[in-house]
This record gives sequence, structure tokens and C-alpha cells, in this order.
Amino acid sequence: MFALVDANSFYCSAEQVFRPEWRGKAIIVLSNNDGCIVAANKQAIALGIQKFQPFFKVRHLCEKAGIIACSSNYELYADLSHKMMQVIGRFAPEQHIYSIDESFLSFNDCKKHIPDLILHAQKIRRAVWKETRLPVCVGIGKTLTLAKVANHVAKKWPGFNGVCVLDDENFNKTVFEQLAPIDVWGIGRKTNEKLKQNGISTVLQLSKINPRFLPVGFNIELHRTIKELNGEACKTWDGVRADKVQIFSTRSMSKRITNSDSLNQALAKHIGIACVKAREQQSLCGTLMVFAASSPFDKKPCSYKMLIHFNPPTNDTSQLLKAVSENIKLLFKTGVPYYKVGVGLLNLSQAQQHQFDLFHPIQNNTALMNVLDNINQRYGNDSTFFAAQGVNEAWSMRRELLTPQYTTKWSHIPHIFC
DNA sequence: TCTGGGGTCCTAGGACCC
DNA sequence: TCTGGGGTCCTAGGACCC
Repeated sequence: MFALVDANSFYCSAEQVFRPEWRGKAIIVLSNNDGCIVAANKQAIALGIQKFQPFFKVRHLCEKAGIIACSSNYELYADLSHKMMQVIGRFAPEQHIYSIDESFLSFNDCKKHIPDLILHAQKIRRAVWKETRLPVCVGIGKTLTLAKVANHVAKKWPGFNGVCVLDDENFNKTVFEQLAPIDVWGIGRKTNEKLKQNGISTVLQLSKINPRFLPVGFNIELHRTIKELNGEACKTWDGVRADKVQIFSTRSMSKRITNSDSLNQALAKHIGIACVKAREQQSLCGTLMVFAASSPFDKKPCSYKMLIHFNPPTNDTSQLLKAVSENIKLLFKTGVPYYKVGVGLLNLSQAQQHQFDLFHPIQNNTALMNVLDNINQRYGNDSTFFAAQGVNEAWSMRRELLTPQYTTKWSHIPHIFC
């Protein structure tokens, strides 16, 4: 059996941890540059807030209805997430952290020690609340997809007290009858519409399709999802946890970039971020994609990109930085107000399985990269960085409604007056 | 006055080769 | 002159997730 433990509107709940007076109030959290709403708790949703709409369009409503709006406080969320995951991890022999607020647990061969999974799940909820003040829900099922569905029910349906187990055929049927395919992990708006056109509007109907006779136009993923709904594990632990095949780092700008030096600096920052991710999973980059674009909402939107190939492949930040600065002229056009820039590491290969080339020796400075990564891990991101990314990030993101970094910055630690 | 997220994977179709 | 198969690689865009 698998469990999915998921925090309730995590970013909003994280904002409430150090502001108990905000508990029970409507809260939203905004994306980079305070652009879109990326999290809304149930009180905010009840007041008409929709996720992923631009903030400026509902700012007026928020002010009128007293909805608390916060900029993304990633430092706080990352730290609270780490603490939460540590607590959750104590409750199973295996844990896989799926996203900042979700983690899967595996209870295989645990029946002797955990006879009652509902009771166990309640213990998880209580421990997480007690130790982190974050509310979580737990869904349990035979497959990862069933655990996800169960979590959805635990969160949205009343009467479950935050825990739902899907392990009984009749009960599964009752739940499936009341859910739409879009409520299932891996099925989005488009697939849901297509299924509807084929007369499938409930999860029960979906689960009864013979995957071999799936109508044309549906992919292998849906095939797997149907099997998973019937208790046949297709999405393996390793598959969900597999190394990334592409790594991206992109951002939109608070202030448009209009000169080539700033563009180079912004790209250098993204190269640094992406390379750290590549080194974490011990991948080498064979192709670097660099892009810079104006806003798609501009009158004349434009976008430029270039591909740089590396032979031998590399994850050495300095090599990628050099390649970008040598080619920046190909990307920069005078007069274009660049709004979104970024890099993608493509064609990744495993460093351990690298095929060496007699005529192209590897020039990675692995020792230097290790030192950089270790320092930044210990003392925080950007404690050391390449000069290419500059020190004056005029283009960096806007966070006008930022709350303090209560747990990661000495000067922001809450004061208690006795 | 202006403002619209970020990341990953999959797939259809084009280009090219023999 | 026109038509024909099968394979690989690449890429833009679609779809999905949080």
C-alpha cells in the first residue's frame, strides 16, 4: 500500500504558521513578480478567487473582501517543507518526496507493525500539526494513482477527517461514481474533454474501459492510469523518482532587459541554477538551450533562442557560462524589451556512464564545482557565485508583499516579549 | 502607468537518409 | 515523369503538474 501525504494549500498554510492570527482567514500567495495567484486557501476560493489568474485583475476584489495577499516566500516554504518531510518520513520505511508539499510513503510488508492504516494516517496528521503547525491530508491506496485519488477525497469531501483509504472494491466504486476523470492524477482539461466526447464522464466509467480498446487519440499514459485505478501498479516508485531528462531555469522580469550585459547576467544566473540541479542528479549536459523573449502579451511579441552543443557533455558551470557569453550577440537584439529569459539543459546523460573520447578530453573542474556546491549548501544559495551573474540584479523579481523569512534569516527571527 | 508563473515530459510531423 | 517504404533524428507545441 502507498500513502500520499499532502499539505492543505501549502503556501497559504506556511504563511499562517508564524501568523496565528491569520488562521481561518482568506489568504492567497502570488507567483514571481507578484504576477499570478499560485495558491489560495479554501476561504479565498469561497470568496471567488481562482488559481493562476493574474493578480492585478483581482487586486481590487482582494482589498474589498479582506483577502490577505502574500508574495512567494520561497525561503520559508522550502524550510518548512523540509521540516514537514522529516516528520512524515518517520512513519514509513520508504519515502519519496514528490513536490514541495507532497510525499509518497510505501507500506509494503508493514501489516504486522501497522495493522490499522487509518489510525496510522491520523497519527501522521497529528504529528505534522504538532511539530510544524501545517495541516496535511493522507490518501492511501494500492497504487500511486489510487493514493492520489484517496488524497483528493480526504481533502475535499467532508466526513473523512483528513484521511481516506481506497482498498475496498465497493467503496472504490462509490467514490469513482462521484468523481470526474479530471480529478485523477495525469488527466488534465483536454483529456477530460476528449473523454467526455466519448461518453466517459465519471472515474467509474473510465476505470471500466479495457485499455486495449482505448479510443484513438489517447496516449499510453491514460492506458497506465486506467490500470492503476484498477489496482495494477504501473507507475513505479523508481519511475516517479527517475532522473530528469531536461532541466530548465527560467524567470520573467520585474523590469524589462534592454541591454546585452544585463541579458548575459540574467542568463548566467539561470545557468548556475540549472547546473546545480544537473550535478545533484549527476547528469552531464549535451545541449544547452538559451532563450530570451518579450512578453506574449506585447503588441509585437518576439522570441529568440539558440542551441549550443557540448562534446564532451559537461555540468561545469564555467564552461556553459563561457559558451553563452561568446554567443550572446546572436540572442540580443537592440530595441527588444526582454521579459522572459532562461536556459534548458537538454540531451542529459549520466556522468557515471560517460563514454570517454580520446580526442576530446573532459575539461570539467569537478573539484571546484564540489567546493561551490558544498559552500552554497551549507551557507545558503548564492553564498558563492560566478561574477558573470553580476551583483546588481536590477532585473530580479518583484516581491512587494513579502513576509519575513522567520526560519532562515537571523534578522527575521520572531521576537517574543515576556 | 503597468501588470499575465515555472517546470517537465510526450508526441506529431518535418527533414533527411538509404 | 511519376510513384513508392522504412527508419532516425530533431523540434515546436501540447499537455500536464504544482
